[in-house]
Amino acid sequence: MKPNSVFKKAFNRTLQLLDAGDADIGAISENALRTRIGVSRTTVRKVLGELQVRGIKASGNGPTAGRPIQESDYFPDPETTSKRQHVEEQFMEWMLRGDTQPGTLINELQLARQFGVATTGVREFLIRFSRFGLIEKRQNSGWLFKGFTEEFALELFEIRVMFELRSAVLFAELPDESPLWTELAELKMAHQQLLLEIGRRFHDFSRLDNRLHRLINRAAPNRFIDDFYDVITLIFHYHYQWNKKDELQRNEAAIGEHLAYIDALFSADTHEIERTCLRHMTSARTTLIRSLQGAA
Amino acid sequence: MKPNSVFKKAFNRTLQLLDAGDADIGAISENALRTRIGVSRTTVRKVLGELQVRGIKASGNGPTAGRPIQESDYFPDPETTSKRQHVEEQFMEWMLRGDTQPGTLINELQLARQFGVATTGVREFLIRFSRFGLIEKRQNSGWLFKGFTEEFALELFEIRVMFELRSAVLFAELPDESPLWTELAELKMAHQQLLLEIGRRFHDFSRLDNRLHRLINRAAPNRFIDDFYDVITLIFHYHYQWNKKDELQRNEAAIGEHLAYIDALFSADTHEIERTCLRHMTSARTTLIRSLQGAA
DNA sequence: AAGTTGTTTTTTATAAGTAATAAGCAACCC
DNA sequence: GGGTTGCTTATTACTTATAAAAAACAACTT
Repeated sequence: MKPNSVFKKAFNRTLQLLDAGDADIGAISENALRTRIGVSRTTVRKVLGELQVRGIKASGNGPTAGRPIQESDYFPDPETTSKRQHVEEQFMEWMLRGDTQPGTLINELQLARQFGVATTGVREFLIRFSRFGLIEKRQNSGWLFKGFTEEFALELFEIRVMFELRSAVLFAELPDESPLWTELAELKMAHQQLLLEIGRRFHDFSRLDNRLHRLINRAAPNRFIDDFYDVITLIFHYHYQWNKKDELQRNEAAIGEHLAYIDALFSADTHEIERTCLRHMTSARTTLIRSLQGAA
Repeated sequence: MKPNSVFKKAFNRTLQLLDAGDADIGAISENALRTRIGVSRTTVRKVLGELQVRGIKASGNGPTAGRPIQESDYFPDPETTSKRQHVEEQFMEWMLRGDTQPGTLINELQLARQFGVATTGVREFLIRFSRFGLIEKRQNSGWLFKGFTEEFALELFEIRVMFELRSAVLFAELPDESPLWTELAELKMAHQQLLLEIGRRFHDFSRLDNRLHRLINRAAPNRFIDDFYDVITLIFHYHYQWNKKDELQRNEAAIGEHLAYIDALFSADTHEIERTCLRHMTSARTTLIRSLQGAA
């Protein structure tokens, strides 16, 4: 049986739009709302039906009848995530926070019970996750957890450096009129802004980090590099979510490195690009490895 | 329900061993046979039980009773492959031979019916296959086939060249006493041998190709590079299995390139390594692209 | 005591089934 | 005739179920 998390999420999203007084949600067509929320019309209709059942006023202005939205109308967050996402979160927690040792055998059935899902869900997750290089399938048996180790970090960064240098050099070769330069300029300003407010907004850095590296990769898209960046994103997302030590200082330093790197890109000086890029990569690697050791 | 393909394959394998007069299969312990065939003891016992039921003579020499093996004792090949492998083969055929167009939406249900398996099997395969960069998941909907196109080949080879150059240079830096040098020497001889018999054995080349590139990667193992090589292996395996045009000439030329590349590795001359490596990569890329165009 | 086989328990590979969601069709509207 | 909504059909995201295979246990044998 399929859960109705898509509907619940769409419903919450619609309430948000109404709450924000955003246009006449209740008056626009089903199709318009559909593109707005990003679900099928079937689901939109279900949302609209539910609004009506609950007697919620669906139009910002105009004489539409109905009561205003209450906080309790929103579905609780956990009900709006798919099983798939749920498994991902649980697994990452199990792996990174529980002190799961390298060499541990992963048991699908056991994890399924632990996470409260059917085995298929765990299986599919593990297959998807296997490309991150942390687990390995044993024929007709479970999976082997290879460990979130220093070795892993070193192999990861070896590739990351290759890819990043390649993309950075290609970025610098972009013609002056490429819109990516404008985006880079905007990103630079965002960095400077964040540096000013670093005291209270330091955890916003990881979003900037992601944006910068993905922007650079867009100079010459390659699906394998994109995929690899997904690995990095996921690893960092979960790892740093639970590893907050020295976050402010780390991020402040990293912003500085980014700014130097960005300036080097603008200068189009290959040598300088390599230098600043490597400096940033090296410090990112050191940070990750240190935090791995700290956890062990 | 789980199919018993593991048992059938193990049974066939045991018959082979018996047929080859290979030791006293019937006399050795269950555990010894187990490691020999690479299945659990449970399966070994099932095999032994079946031998007995059929009254097959399980011991090469000695007074053990029973009849000799007949050709008909072997299970037919298709029954010895797992569903998973079956789906892979069918899908690759569907994708590469049927003229599946870029942009086609993949329908799990339809493929499952077509391949004669449950949807789960197709789903799991597609998840596994998605890391090859040829398909992409659409949220709550099917998969998009991006096409086995020239663009794909170019992106694939861009990465392949990066990885290969990196590994080749590291290989050359191996200490003289590394056993990998011996393996390389053996591989060189195998190439020379094949060149002599190229007329009748030209399709043996792909195995040598695989061995060479995997050997070079072993100089400095990196799990992400290994994984990437799996992509290449699979793609080439299926693609060239059905694309035999000019195979002899292609392979003969490639052997020559390999030999030059191997000699360059022995010389440890970085510049020469890069030259020969690039020459081989470039011609491999050209071959792939030409054959893609030929198929379209 | 380490190796062997018989037996029981656990886990995997697969199929079948179902509510939720998406996609398609038809009638309507202006 | 493009955009709307009501209705139907197809497909996905799951759950439950089960034989095969692996793993664990226990008794026996040198």
